[in-house]
Amino acid sequence: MDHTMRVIARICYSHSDKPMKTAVAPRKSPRQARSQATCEAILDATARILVERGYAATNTNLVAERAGVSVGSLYQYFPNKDALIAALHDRHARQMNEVVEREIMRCEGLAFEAALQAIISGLVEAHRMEAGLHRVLETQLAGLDTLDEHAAVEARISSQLRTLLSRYTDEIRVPNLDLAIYVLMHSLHALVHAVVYERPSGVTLEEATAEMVRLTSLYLRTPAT
Amino acid sequence: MDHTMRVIARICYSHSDKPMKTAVAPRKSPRQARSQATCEAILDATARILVERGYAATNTNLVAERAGVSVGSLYQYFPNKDALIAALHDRHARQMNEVVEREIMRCEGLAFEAALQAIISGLVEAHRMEAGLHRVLETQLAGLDTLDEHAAVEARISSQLRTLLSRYTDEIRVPNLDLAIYVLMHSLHALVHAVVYERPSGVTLEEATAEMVRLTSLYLRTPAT
Amino acid sequence: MDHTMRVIARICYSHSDKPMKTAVAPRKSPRQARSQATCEAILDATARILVERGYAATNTNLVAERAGVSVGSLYQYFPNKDALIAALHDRHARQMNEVVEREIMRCEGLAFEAALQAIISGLVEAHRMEAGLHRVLETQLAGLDTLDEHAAVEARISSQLRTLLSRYTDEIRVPNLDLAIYVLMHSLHALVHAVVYERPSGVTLEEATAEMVRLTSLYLRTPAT
Amino acid sequence: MDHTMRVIARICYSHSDKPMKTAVAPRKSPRQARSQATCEAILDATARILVERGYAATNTNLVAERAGVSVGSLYQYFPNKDALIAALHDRHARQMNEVVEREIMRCEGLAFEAALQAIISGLVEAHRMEAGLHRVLETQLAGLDTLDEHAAVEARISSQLRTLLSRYTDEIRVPNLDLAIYVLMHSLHALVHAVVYERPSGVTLEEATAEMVRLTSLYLRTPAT
DNA sequence: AATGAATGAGTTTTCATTCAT
DNA sequence: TATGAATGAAAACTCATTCAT
Repeated sequence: MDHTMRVIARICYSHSDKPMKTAVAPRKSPRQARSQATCEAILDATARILVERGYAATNTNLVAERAGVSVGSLYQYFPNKDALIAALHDRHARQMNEVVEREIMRCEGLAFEAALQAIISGLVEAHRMEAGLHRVLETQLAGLDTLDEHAAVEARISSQLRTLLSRYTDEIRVPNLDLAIYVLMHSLHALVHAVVYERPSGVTLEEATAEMVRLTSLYLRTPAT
Repeated sequence: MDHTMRVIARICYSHSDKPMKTAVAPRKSPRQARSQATCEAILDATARILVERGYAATNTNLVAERAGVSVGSLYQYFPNKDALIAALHDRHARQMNEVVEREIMRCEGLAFEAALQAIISGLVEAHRMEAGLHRVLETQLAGLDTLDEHAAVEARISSQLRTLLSRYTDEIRVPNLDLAIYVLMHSLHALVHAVVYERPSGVTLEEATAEMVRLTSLYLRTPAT
Repeated sequence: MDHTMRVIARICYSHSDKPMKTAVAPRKSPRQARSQATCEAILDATARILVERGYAATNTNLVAERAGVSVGSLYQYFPNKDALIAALHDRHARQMNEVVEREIMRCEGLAFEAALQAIISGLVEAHRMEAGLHRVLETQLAGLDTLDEHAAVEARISSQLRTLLSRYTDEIRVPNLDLAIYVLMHSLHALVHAVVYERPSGVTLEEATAEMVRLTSLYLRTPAT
Repeated sequence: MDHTMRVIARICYSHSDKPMKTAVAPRKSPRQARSQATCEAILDATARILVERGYAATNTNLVAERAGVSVGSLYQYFPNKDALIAALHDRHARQMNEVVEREIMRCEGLAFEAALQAIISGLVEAHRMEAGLHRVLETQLAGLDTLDEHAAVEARISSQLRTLLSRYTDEIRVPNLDLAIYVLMHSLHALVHAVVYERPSGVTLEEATAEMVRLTSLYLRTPAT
């Protein structure tokens, strides 16, 4: 997989396993209702605490307490603290993926500018869902061991985006498409974050989105001199 | 201070106190030479360990040992662990600031494109200086309590950049300069990081820098339609 | 019961209850076939894990899983972990007892030396049966609460051995028979273990057994000077 | 090293490092008085608890408390629980070694029987020093990782004993000396333990020792028929 | 009876910080 | 001032045991 492409995934900071598992399954067991709920409760509590207090101050005892279960139970579902965080990563990534994919689907047939508008709005929406959590996951957990997991999802997203852009080859005039995608992924990722997490008071969400579209459109359409 | 502006500082991820104090002064005593050296040695050790082992594995006892002083001494210079990290933040920010400011100085009289090239190269160079440290500081220590300190330096940098751009008002055609600066700061910050810390194999530093210049130039020069 | 005699039992390191109960009975219910099998399965699993991983790493959940039953079931058969271990002790002791007793039976009518040879070979065989388990039970579980249980079985074995030796009073010249039995029990116990569990490379099982017979015979036959 | 020989060491169940280190040194530090005392206090507490409650119930918090230090201190001297136990092993082995070696020294020039008497008494004395501790160390801690450490000391002791016996080649008539040493080591080890730790009421220490001498002497002096 | 999810006290270990020397 | 041994609160993780289904 091309590194240039891989980086596209960063836009959603998605982590998850190859065929998009439906959930981080507890050790074994077939059709538990209680279990699934407990598992979710633990992840919810983890997310809440992570947002409130940051990674360093997030400890498994507290998570269990907030989730309304015992530490023992927590460790029945997640073999250790890192696995807990990783599972949260996964769940969050899956949720964002769904939003983004749905948005890309809906772009079918739109004009270039409109498609850009749609996808960028989609990204903004996806980030607004669980803004705080996304922030913490990204800033404080960069170096866990996510690098491997990343690769797989990145492949999905990057190919989707490349597909999206390939619908509009007539309008795109960049000298080097791979390089352009690499540049855009990083720019947009940062901008979406900025817009969602620390938009200055004088700027509306719409203005900011429009400006991102302008930047992207300009960059892709203008031929090199 | 305008939030839009403030954000410019993010480019260098600079942290430091209002009037750029020369150093985080040890508790009292004014004129010791030993102290200054000890203080630096401690910060150096902190930086080294932070890079080698990450924040979680960085502890004060280890820092003291590596710095060749006793823990007791460490606590004579820095009241607690957070202050130690903050001081390292400061020192690093100051160093980057110097590089950036020097670069901006040297742009005087250059043509627009050349000036952009110079400043972007300067940013890249600044980030290459202590890449590993910068990375750790940014990814693992985002949410300490830096937010306040940020503000001050940000003011300096953002005003400098605004000054820089104001030399070229003839060439700049953006509808909203504040918004444009906001957008550029975030884009460039992300791109500089990407280029320095995870450039894909097929892309040279020069290509990437040139592409950033192209993006910036395009964005600033093209009037809205 | 004489302590001197009691100690004879150590030869087989046997533990079990007074009148040789047939099994540690599950809490209630008399005539289930399933139960008996389950009970055995649990003991088998316990033995296997004990040998593979040692006492410290042997836990009831794992035992249940390996036995193919639920923890709940395990606790239906054994009120707690110690009871489980004790039951295994018992079963193992009973099995070794059977081997030893059978061997003693078969000695009837043999000449002294031949009888010694037979009984010592019998002990070696008994220890070879479940060598690993025997080892763990002896080394890692010495001080549970076995001391009491010991007494009873010891009585049986020691009296049997005394009976055996009493067939050959003509040949035995020891000044103090009780003391001699005490000495032999400990010597032979240690030697059988050594021979079975850590025989040096240059020594065959036959040689070692012959040497034990020589030692025993010498010791019992030579009158004090 | 010959396995037959190696086994001689079992008599004292000695563990320790190659050149008989003077003490399990704390992490570094040169001339601490407080430290050495603390270290000893911790080992003493460990020994006491080990004897009172067995290995399973010995935990580091309790050890620290009984030693009158904090858990932190304990971990400053011993990196983990196993190291603590190992250090106790070492200290104990060293102490026993000293007793045994001293005794062997004193045998110089004695007649065979008298020498046997002396060395066996020495072993008994060595075991009486810290009987309870020796018992626990041997029975409950067989499988830690002592096997390696054993080898070294074993070499010392076994060679000493072989030297001792070699003084009396005229009197020794065994067909295979290595085998005989192997047999004697195990027998005596077990007997010394028995005599020290569970001597039956009717037997005095002197009687038992005399009987061990008789056994040994008989065994070594009688030629094979 | 059987099940296995849930419990939580208990264990090991870490590390920021203090303070006697 | 410098030192570094000592501290102990806090965190990660285990496992014997219970109990609702």
